[in-house]
Amino acid sequence: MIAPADDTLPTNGDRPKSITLKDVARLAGLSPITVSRALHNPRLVKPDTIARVKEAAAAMGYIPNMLAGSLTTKRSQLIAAIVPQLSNSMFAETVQGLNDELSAHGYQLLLSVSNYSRQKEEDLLTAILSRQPDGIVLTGIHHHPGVRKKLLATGVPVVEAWDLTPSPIDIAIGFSQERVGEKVAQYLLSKGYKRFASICARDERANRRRLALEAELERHGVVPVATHLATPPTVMNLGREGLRAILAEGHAPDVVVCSSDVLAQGALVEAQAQGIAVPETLGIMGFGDFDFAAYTHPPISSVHVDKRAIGVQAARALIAKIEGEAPAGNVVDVGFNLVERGTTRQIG
Amino acid sequence: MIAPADDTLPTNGDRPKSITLKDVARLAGLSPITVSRALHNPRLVKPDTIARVKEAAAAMGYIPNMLAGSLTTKRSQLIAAIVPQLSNSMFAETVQGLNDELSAHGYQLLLSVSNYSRQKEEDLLTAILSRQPDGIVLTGIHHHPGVRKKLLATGVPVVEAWDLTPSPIDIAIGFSQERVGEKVAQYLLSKGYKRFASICARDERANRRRLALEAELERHGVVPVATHLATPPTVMNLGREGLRAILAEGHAPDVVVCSSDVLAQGALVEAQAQGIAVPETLGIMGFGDFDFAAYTHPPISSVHVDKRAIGVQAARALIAKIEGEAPAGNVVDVGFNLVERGTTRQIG
DNA sequence: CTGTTAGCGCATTCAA
DNA sequence: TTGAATGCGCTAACAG
Repeated sequence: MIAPADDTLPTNGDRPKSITLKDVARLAGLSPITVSRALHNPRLVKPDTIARVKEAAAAMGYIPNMLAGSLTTKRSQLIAAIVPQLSNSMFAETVQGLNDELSAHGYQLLLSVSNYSRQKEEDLLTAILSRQPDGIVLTGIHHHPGVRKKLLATGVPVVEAWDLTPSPIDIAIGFSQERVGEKVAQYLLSKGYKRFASICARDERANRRRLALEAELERHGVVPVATHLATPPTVMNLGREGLRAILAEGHAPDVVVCSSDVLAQGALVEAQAQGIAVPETLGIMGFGDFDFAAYTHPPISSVHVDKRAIGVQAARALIAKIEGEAPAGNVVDVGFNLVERGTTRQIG
Repeated sequence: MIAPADDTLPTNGDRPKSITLKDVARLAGLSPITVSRALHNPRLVKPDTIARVKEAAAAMGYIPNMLAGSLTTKRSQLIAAIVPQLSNSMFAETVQGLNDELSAHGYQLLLSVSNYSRQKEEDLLTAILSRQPDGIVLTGIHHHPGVRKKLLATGVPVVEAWDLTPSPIDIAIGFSQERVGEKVAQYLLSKGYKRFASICARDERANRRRLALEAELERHGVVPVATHLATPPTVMNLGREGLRAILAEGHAPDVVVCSSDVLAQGALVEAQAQGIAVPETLGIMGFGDFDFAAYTHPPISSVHVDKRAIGVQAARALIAKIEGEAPAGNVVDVGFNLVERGTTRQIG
């Protein structure tokens, strides 16, 4: 006889009954709370007893149920992070750094990907909060209005990463996108470039860099000739297409600023395919200082950011806050460095 | 007066009291269970009541506590994954695919990084199991003995990704490392290469590909001239160093097989720095078909694997199993393709 | 040092 | 269609 399909999903009732603290306690001839203490607070328990408990726990293959534990302690040892994208992006390294540092301190990482959508970010946040994380890492400082509200209502420690703001939800760790734009503008102007084009991902931070660059150009009386927007995921071919489109529209930039080294490599490939000399006829500027940037021909001038450090510092800041340490400032600037390489002119 | 520092961590008691089902029920003038049903099982509740509940929940900013929910339902909507590495690796794409598919089905991802250590993998697994995940994704098929034991004891659905085996713990989704090694050997032999060197990450799967390659060579009476092992993280520079070391030891390979395109690009850079003609004097073979591989000079011959699909399929297989669908086979071969490009000779 | 009691927030089971 | 009682597995608080 087949059971009618209800609303209810199968409960995996075929899984082995799980072994609980009570079971271990019984085997060890102790009370459950003593077992709990032996496992998590050994100094409160006689060494002798600890040994007995450990033996019993090992014998039964006991695995604590953290859901139950967290329900009473109000601490989940969970940190949630939302990044816009993982593959082909700068964020994988940040996530790795975050995870490494969390892991070293006994925390685990709940990871979500927003796909550059604020709405998705907010939806994810709701789901995340229901798991009672001890801390949250968001990417960027611009969010759906509900995000800030919910976060403040729950009071979870929050790091906004990859950007700076004077008024973070809680803590901000990153660098100023605007200053990157300005510095890049100043650098390229100093090299004599005059006709600026951009290939920019449809990404909030990338766009702010671009706008700051354009503002700085304007201050020097220079008007950008063309902008091409590329929809993430940021694969190299978008850089090729971007440059091709700009040229096809009849623009003749003498430098193209890309929001990622990945796009810059694409632009470089396209320039070479069209027989355009880089950096003589066309300069190319990247961003992110990816591993490969130093090894293309010519190597890509870029902006270096310590992507991993952002993750590590985010973890540290959250853990410090969770564990009640004195806050060490709620805005951390990790800075950036302009890296001059072969895709921009070496002349002064 | 300052409280003495105990064992106990601060309990974040300063956080706002959280709003529970009971609070919402009180406001709506209903019982908690009705509120629960209105939220999760609306067909059991009068539309009118649902509206009242939703209004009350929204008004109070209610966020369900999933820890409590999962404690009774025995379902966590959580899938855990352990990958060897995230940055500079093939796994970021798999994780992205996994996450996208999980997210679309209401699951969340708990991510851990083993750093290529079996011991770490096993430690992570213990921590993971304590969160009662509905499913687990491991990388590879070779684990610490405790891993299989624990997994079988708990009975969680498990996918072993990026490899194949006739005897998976539960489900395997990947491709045969051995067949990759053989195919690469056959291909390079067919191109007339005779003196084989390897630059191989200290990674179990990479090594199995290498060993299979060498076995195949041996079957054709060819003995490899040199092997260089590189400790992850697999950054490009390790490829440069690898080739430099091989040449410095006096070997004169006519082809070097790399366990990743990242290493291959490094080897390519080093070869060019030393004025060695690629592919005429030295062939270079990569693995992974990374985005950049098609755009180096010359472009890197590689082995294409659908990294993202592995993640997507892992998610699907787990969800199907969790939700009680009929299993569609517990070993899925996603295959691979050899991609011939400019770093290997075009002659037959 | 160890145990008892109680409750975390929710959903299952049974009853109305 | 709604509600009451109960327990998931664990630990905080308070004994002893």
